[in-house]
This record gives sequence, structure tokens and C-alpha cells, in this order.
Amino acid sequence: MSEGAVTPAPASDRADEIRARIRARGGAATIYDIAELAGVNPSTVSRALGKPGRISVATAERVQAAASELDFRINPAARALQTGKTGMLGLVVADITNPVVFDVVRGAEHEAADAGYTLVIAESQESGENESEVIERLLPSVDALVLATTRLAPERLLDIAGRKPVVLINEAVDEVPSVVADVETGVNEVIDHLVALGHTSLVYLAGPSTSWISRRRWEAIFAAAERADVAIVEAGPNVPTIDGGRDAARRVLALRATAVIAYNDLMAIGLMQALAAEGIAVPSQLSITGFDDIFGSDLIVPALTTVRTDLEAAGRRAVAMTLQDQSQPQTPVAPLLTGLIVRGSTGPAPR
Amino acid sequence: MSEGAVTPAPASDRADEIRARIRARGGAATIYDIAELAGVNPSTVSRALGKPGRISVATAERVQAAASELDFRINPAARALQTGKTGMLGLVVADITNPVVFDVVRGAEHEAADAGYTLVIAESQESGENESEVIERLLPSVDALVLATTRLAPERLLDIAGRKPVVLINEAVDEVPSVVADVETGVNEVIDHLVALGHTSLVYLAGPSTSWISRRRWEAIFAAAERADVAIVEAGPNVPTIDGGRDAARRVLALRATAVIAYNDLMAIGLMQALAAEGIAVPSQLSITGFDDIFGSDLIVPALTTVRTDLEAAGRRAVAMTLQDQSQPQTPVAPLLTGLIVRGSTGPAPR
DNA sequence: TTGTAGGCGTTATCAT
DNA sequence: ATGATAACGCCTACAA
Repeated sequence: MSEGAVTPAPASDRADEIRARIRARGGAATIYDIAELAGVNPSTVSRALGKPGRISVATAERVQAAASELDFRINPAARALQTGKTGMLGLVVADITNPVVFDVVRGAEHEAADAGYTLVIAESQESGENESEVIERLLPSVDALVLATTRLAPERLLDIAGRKPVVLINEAVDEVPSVVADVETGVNEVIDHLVALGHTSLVYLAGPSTSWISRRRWEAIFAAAERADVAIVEAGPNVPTIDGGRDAARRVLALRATAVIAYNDLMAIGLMQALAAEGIAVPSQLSITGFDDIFGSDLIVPALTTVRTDLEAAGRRAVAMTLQDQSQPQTPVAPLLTGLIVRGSTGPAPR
Repeated sequence: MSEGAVTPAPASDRADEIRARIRARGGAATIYDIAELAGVNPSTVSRALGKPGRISVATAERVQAAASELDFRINPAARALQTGKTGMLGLVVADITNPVVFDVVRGAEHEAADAGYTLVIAESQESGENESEVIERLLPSVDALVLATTRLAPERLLDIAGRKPVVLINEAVDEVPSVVADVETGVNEVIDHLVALGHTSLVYLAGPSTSWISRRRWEAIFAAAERADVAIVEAGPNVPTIDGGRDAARRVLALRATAVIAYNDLMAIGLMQALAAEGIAVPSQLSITGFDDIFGSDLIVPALTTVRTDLEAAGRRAVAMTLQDQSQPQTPVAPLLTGLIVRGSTGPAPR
């Protein structure tokens, strides 16, 4: 038991000793611990772990062994301090519980994870001031920023973009890279769809006046309607929520149109609810369409005809752009496609 | 213009000079820059910014002025390296696009922001292995962790909890703090509601077998049904999604019950869709209820009767617990209330 | 109250 | 291929 016992192998002996020391100081293993266990210099450990090629296979293996022996995890703060890279990406959205951003968040998270980055999500609560603060708080700890639904003024945006790479989603500001869906395709499809159903008088239920994408949709709708030779009018601005759609019902009805293209599905849903309450039948008396194809659009009755955008792809792409070497020429990518999904909320125009 | 021009005030002159130097080295202002501009030692700057009381008012003000003059933001990495505190909190969820987690995320984000922390969100994609990896990656960069829908084994959980503070949501493991909704109240209300409608044969459409909260709900339902003297049977396990609910329809119908309590709203919705496809009327032929009251539950027709949990409060509370001094005695808090929301999917039992 | 002097864990730049 | 050493920006004894 005592004298006669064989001494444990020196290697694991040493490991135990080091482990004890680590525990004693109440921290995690560092490259110094590994260096000691592997019998090399800390800088060699750093290289072995960081740059595969630049070290002899033998030492690399010894280091790897020691590292896993001691359950080593690199200290991100120490690395960040030295390199300036935090390995984190920021995503700022106006409202986390807005179904529209779900898919953006998912796409962004996946792309970030795939690239070995961690995603930090912050909510601006639809307020520009808040958004500014949030961004200031986030900026020092992220390598880049994706703004999904910014309410910031262009100057402010440019200022931020000057400090860290910034990518916008569905928003365009000169000089700031952005991921924007190809509005035209989907819009043309809606208009064609409605015209084919015999509608000759349309309403665009606009979003917030500060929303770049709402204007963009309006322009595309206007052009398509003009081309199709049907009446078109913009009603708004409106709050882009279910309540916003509900509140607009009376104004919409007063326009005596036969079809409404809402800025987004949330508003379309609100509008449909208000219409139902007023006893207006959809689609027999009024056809309704939305944008986004959010969760819930196919749950409502009648199910909503809508222009779908691949928001998950938007999130992925925004993150990918963010990681692109800024000095490299941007590889031009195909625009995000949009397409019409025809469901029950559109039908023949009443006569 | 040249000779006659008044020299700018020395102070701002100095500031410009320092600003130029900062720009030249392509970084942000440091406490050294501030120290220089304010004419004090860097350590004094650190104190002035960090601990209000321990510095003379005059110097504190000079430092503050210099800091905002140079637009100083503290370098989180440098601070973290020294203090071991990163100022970040991790939230791990199984599926970001699951409506159930939205409110948790929002609550957590708000509480974190209020406490001056930044929330990092990671997705485990419903896989325990994945979750483990994600957590390992996250752990070194966060001060604490909230696991919203963990699939991890208790031992693993305990291991993680030993390294950083961990709080669980709707999941209980010995020794690991958690936020759990008070299932009983809501469950008793559903059962009472169904019994009052004349139902005598109920089905619980269970969630995943690994879900602690699904078992918890089942136990409460069983007890309440027993007390009310109505038949109750568990059907499952099932995948807790719309598709999972859809797939269970045939099995549910075969049970010839008159009311189904689904593990969550997603499954209830899927079930309702499948029933509609089969021509089964809800609630006249079959009453359906869910849990969670997610977005969409009041959109579907008939709108879903469901047991609502304040998930946002759960998120807030979990984060708050996370930040609590671990050495302090935990202040016991009132359990999260749940309550029944009666909508159209439940009605009198068919006779 | 303020200055001095390390040190946190890593990477980068020299040497060797 | 590897070792020594100096930063990175902040915090914190300790001294003054």
C-alpha cells in the first residue's frame, strides 16, 4: 500500500499536480499549464493550437494531448485583447417577438455558428434612441453588426459603419452594404394575380414612413399597377403591427377598393380581423394580401395570400457579408428572391 | 488667416492631437489617452470611471469630460481579462424559431439589458450533443447561463453548473436553480373547464419523453382528472411541433375521447389541422386545448383554448437568478402563475 | 486622494 | 521549428 506501491507514471503524475494547481487558483487551464505539461514554451502552445502547419507534428501532438488532458479552453478575452477580434457578431432587431424577425435570427445564428462565431442579439424596441444606445453597448464586443430593422438616420449609420463592418437588411443607405430582397418579382406576381381575378382598384396599406422597404414596396406596386392599368392608392403611414392593420380598416373600406395589399402580414392579419368584426367577407367582398409569409399566415382563416421572402437566407447572407474581407472586392450575389403564395384571402373581384 | 488667427484653446488643441494619434493607430481611446488629456494617472481614470466615491469630485469631472471628449468606450476584453467578468449572459434554446421561446428570449434580453449585461443566444437544434458543444463554446465568454429547453442529462448539467452559474427554465434538476411555472393552477382550470362542459374521457397528447415539463404536465393532469373522476390517458411521446400534432391525429381519434389536452399549442394546432382535413369538427366533435398561448393560437379557427404561462417573466426571472450572488441565500419567489384562456376550440362534449 | 507597478492569458515579433 | 519577450487595455494592491 505504501512503500511497495508502484509510483504512478510520471506524466500523469505531473498532470495531476498541474490540475491541482489550477483548481487551487480557481481558474481554468492556460497555455502556460499546457506548456509545462508538454515541456514546451507557451508561445509554442499558442502556435500549435492556432496555426496547424507551422509546428512539428510531434510537438503539435504533445501539445494537443496536454491540452485535452487539462481540458483547456482558450480565454476569449485574452485573445480578443491581443487580436482585437472578439469572435462575436451583433444582430440588432426592433422587436424580438415580431414573427418577421424569427427567420432572420435563425439564419443569422446558423451562419454565424457555421463560421465559428457567436451571435449576440439585441432589441431596440422600435426606438431609434434605444437602438443607438444598444449599438454603442454592443460595438466594443463584436466584430461586426447586422441591423435587421434599423430606425437610424443615414448619418448615424455611416458613423457606425465607419467603426465596425455593418450590414443592413431590407434597408439601403449609400455606402453601407445591405441585403435587400428583390421586391419586383413578388410584387409583379401579386398585381398579376389580382388583375387576373378582375380587380381594378387596389390599395397599398403602407408601413411606417421611416421604413425604407415600405417605400420600396410601394414604388414597385405603383409601377406594376400602372403597367397593368389598374387604379392604385397608398393609405398610410401605419404602425406595422396587427393593431396597425386593425386601426386602418375603416380608412381602407372608405376607399372602396376591391383588393388591399398590406405592407406586411401582421397588418394584413389585423385588417382581416377588423373586417371580420365588421361583417365584411374576405375574399368575396375584399381581397387581402400581405408580405413576408410569417408564422401564422396560413393559420388564419381564410389563409393569407402573401409575398414570401426568404428571411432566413437574408439573415445568413447578411452575416456572411459581414465576415467578408472588407478590402476584397465584394462578390456580387444574386438578389434574394420573393414569390407569391396564393391562399384563401384573395378571390375574384366582386361585381 | 494664418499669422493673425487666434490659436485654439490649448485644451481642445491637445484633444485634437490625441484624437489624431488614436485614429493613426486605428483603434479606440484608452484610459491612457484620457489620463493624458485629463492630466492624471491611468489608474485614476480607471477609478474615476469605475468607483464613483473614491476620487475627488474635481478630478472625477475632469476625467469624465476627457472621456466623453475622446468618445471613450471601455474595452470589454481588457476588463474581462483582468476581472474574469465578461458582462455577457448566455441563453441556450432548442429552436429559435419556436414561438414558445420568443417571449423567453425577450424577457431575458430585457432583464439582461436592465442589469447592464449583454445577452448571447445560441441554438442547440433539439440535439443534446449539439447543446453540449454550444455550451462549451459559450461558457468561457459568459458570466452565467440560462438553459431554456435543455436536453442534457442531469450529470452533464451538474458539471456545467459547477463551472458557471446556471439557471434552468421549466426543467428541474437537483441542486440546479430553475424557474418553473406553477403547472397545477392552469391544469386544474382546464380540467374543471372540460368537466363542466360534460367531457368524461380525456387524452393528454404528450411531448418528448426527454421533456421534464411534459411529464410534469402529465402528472398534474392525471391528478386533476382522478380528482374529477374522469377518464384520462396519455398518448405519446410526440415531437412537440405542428407536424408532431398532425401525425398524432389518427392515434388520438382511435382513443375515442371527447377532449384532447396537447402538450403545447404547436401540437394542438397541428392536430386541429389534421382533424380539419379529416372532416372532424372542433369543438363539436372533439375539444382541443394547448399550453403556452403562443402567437398564432388566437389566429387559428377555432381559436385555441390554452393554458397561458408568462414566458417573458420566466426569461426575466431566470436571468435575474443568474445574477444573484450565489453565496447569498436565495430569496424564495412566488411561482410563475399559469391560467386558462378559454377560446373557441373547446365546447360541450358530444352526446 | 492619487501615483507606481505589476499581472490577467494570448499573440506577435524577434531571436536562436 | 522553437524560445524569449513585449505588448494588448484594464484593474488593483501597495506606496506615497
